[in-house]
Amino acid sequence: MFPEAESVAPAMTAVLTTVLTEGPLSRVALARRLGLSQAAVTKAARPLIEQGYLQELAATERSGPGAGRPASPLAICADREFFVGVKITADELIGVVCDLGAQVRASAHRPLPHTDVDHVLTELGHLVDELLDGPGDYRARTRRLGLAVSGDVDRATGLVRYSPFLHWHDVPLQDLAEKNTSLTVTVENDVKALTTAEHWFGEGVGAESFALVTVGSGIGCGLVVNGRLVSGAHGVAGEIGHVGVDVNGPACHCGGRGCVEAIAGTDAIVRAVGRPGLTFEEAVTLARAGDTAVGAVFARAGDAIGSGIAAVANLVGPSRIVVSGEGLSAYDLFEPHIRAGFQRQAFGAVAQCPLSVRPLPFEQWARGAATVSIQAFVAA
Amino acid sequence: MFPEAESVAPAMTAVLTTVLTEGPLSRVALARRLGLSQAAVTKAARPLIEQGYLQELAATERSGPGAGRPASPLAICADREFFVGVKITADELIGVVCDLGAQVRASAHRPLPHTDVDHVLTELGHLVDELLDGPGDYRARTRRLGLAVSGDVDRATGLVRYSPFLHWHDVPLQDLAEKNTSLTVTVENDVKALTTAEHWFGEGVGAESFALVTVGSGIGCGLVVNGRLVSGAHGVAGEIGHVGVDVNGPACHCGGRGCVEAIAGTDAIVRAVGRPGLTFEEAVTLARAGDTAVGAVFARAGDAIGSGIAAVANLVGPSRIVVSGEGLSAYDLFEPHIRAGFQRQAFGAVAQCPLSVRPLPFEQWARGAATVSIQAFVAA
DNA sequence: GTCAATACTTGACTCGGGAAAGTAATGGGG
DNA sequence: CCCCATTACTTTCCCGAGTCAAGTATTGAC
Repeated sequence: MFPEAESVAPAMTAVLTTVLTEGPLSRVALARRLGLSQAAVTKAARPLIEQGYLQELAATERSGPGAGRPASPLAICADREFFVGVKITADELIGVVCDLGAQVRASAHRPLPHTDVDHVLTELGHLVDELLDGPGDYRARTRRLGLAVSGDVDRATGLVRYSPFLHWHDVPLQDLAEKNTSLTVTVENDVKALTTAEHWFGEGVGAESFALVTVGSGIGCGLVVNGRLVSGAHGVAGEIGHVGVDVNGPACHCGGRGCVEAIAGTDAIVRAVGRPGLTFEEAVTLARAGDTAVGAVFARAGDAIGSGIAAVANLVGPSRIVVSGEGLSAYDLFEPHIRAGFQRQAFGAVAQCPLSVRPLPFEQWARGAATVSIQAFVAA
Repeated sequence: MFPEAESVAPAMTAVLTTVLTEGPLSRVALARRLGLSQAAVTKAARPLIEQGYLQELAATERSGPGAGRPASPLAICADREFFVGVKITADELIGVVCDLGAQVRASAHRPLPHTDVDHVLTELGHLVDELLDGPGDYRARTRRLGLAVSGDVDRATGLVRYSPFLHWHDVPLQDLAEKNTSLTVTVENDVKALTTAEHWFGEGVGAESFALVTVGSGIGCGLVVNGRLVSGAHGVAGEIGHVGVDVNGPACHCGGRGCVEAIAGTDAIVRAVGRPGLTFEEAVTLARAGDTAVGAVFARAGDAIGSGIAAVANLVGPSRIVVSGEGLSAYDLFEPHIRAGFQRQAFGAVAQCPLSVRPLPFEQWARGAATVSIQAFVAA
């Protein structure tokens, strides 16, 4: 959290994290929330205020019976520090500058003609410079960069073990990017980064367990269980796209059969429509225009996604689920069938789990990357 | 851990837990394993030795280059304290006495003509008396009882929210049993209890994430993720039995379609065989005798289970999976198809996840209950 | 103005754990 | 055989996070 300090009192991290994610809170409320004494919160908050991370808000409305000294809630000074987040896709870099409260303050992107590591690093450098030296003068108050990459990523070491889309194997992205940008870099899998963002700053706030499902050419899932992100022992987790929901379904490129992705991925949908040369967007248009055959393909796809989500819900029992992602441009076509498939396969009380179906703009992926660097900052 | 103490130094719990689950370890090894200083381990171990929970073993083989003082490993005094575990099924109580090391020292059972709460408590009292006052003289060194019940159980309060098999709603089982037995009681869901036992004392030892699948009339799953048991926000988790693996499969009593349980539960198998009056055991005999039609039913069932397990593995990426349970009396018929279904649907590196298929005797469920009370004891 | 109620601060204390130096027990080299 | 390096454990002293209890601050109700 502070450039010099080795490690920081747990209470300070806890206070900062809670104010960050759960908004302005009085010291008393924080103490109750964190199971600490009021004294401990006072002591933890003081240095945070002195260093400009927290501020004391004017007393607002009263809480209880109406008597007593009003609380002075602690709020984040969002301007105290800025964070860059960049999502690296196969053909583009998407970058944002976020403040400490994870609000997007600036964004930019650069095309990526190819995914050579060196080339990506060069372009990344340009993108970061563009973001930090553009209007807003963020450079002076920015020390961290978060990168989101699809594939198998070790966040602890910043190593990209394997990224099929980028054709990368064992790229020490954190080290390389730190040399290239002179920022402290954190690297995370893209879906996990997005999940983190929703967990800290979105619909997952306060949820002990939480799932985020992304629908697109691939179908992915980020999971938070017992308050912690699920990483998977083999570097693999959240592969909802390869949960089999139909033993007699189409073969999947992964070797499985009837995988959600083999039924509901954009490519799979195009294939299932079976009209040569037709693009996904054209299929969407046809379905919206009332083409029943194409509509049935979308119905089956939505149902498969719903089934897959129910599998997640039955297994880990999250308290909230958010469905999102690129492919949800067509989300009006999917949503009712996602919900129907989910309701049918959700067991018992799981069916009551709130399910938000909501497209997230692409920029959100970059915000996820920034969020991961905010986490790294707070925990440091 | 100690009758008087309110809470105990974290290091003491950590040391005791680690020795309990990972066997005799020297103080140095414990310090490394737990990230503590050697001094801290020495201090934590002393009272544990004084109170008879740990003992110092004679130095055995050397580790490193061959010089230096030999280590004196710390081991559990398994006889220091005993624990009763009882699994409550719809027609029987199965009880065991375990030592501190979770070894079964005595066992007994009582039929349960009906599942009235009062009746169950009376029988439970008799069973506990039989176990503690029988040979072995465990009574004096036994203070805790663990109960395992199927259904929705709140371990923290010992409330059985809903148990379909027992027809119980909101039974404060912990309170009732404590009055009845004058032991400190812990209540847990049966599958979670069994999972806990495997996690602390079985194949799941040392695994950060771990799954246990039980196959029988129902099909259940216990999950450990990031070292912690998954409980589910709605009191539901691990419902692998209701993961849908075949959209065109048979309807399930839960309202879903093609649920694993609707294909591979014992009732479902009997139904799929479709010969009036035939029992599950008879179906097993037929299949073993080479009846291809019946064999195909078992093959389909095993495949469905394997698919369901792959769903678990793809989603949470456990480092080990154990398949077990009552129905696995027929496990020779299931196993190859479980493995085949798993391998087909497991994504990427997940397919390398070690999968043990292994019948656990019924007594193990009671041992699971005892394990939960050992955990409660250690954490106290 | 007093009183109760609530929020926050202060200072003394407790206690868990770390650092470093000391003791114990071994094998190997002179 | 005696040192010495090596490893295991113990002791002492200290620090610092967090609690407790008492005190201050700020409000509304009477």
